[in-house]
Amino acid sequence: MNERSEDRNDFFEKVWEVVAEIPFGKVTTYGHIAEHIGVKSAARTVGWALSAAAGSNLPAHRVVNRFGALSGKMHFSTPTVMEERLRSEGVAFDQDGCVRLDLHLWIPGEGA
DNA sequence: ATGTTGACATTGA
DNA sequence: TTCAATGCCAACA
Repeated sequence: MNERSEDRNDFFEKVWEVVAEIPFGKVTTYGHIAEHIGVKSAARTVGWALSAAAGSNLPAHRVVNRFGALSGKMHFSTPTVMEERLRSEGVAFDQDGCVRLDLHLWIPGEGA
């Protein structure tokens, strides 16, 4: 019943599910999440799902864009909580303030 | 109801 | 190489 409705909700649900699977001290990108979900081209919508998850228990701070930049830091309680939190997890940052994806990039399904 | 924006990514010119 | 346009899904005005 209302399978369509579930589908709509399913997108967010999948995003949350993947984000919740991100291991400590690791980060992933919107594209990888979207790709794992099945809607590879919907990386933007993933960001929307995270905005909805900003008030959830999901480690949305572990999700960054393809450049490793903390694009959504401004959506947190404070624009500094994201970087501080990642640093607190042992995540290394680049001189540009971007996360070292080369060191902490985690892909959904890889760590499962 | 329609159009625009939004925490992005990819491809084309 | 760099710039611009497009695609995706959902929420907001």
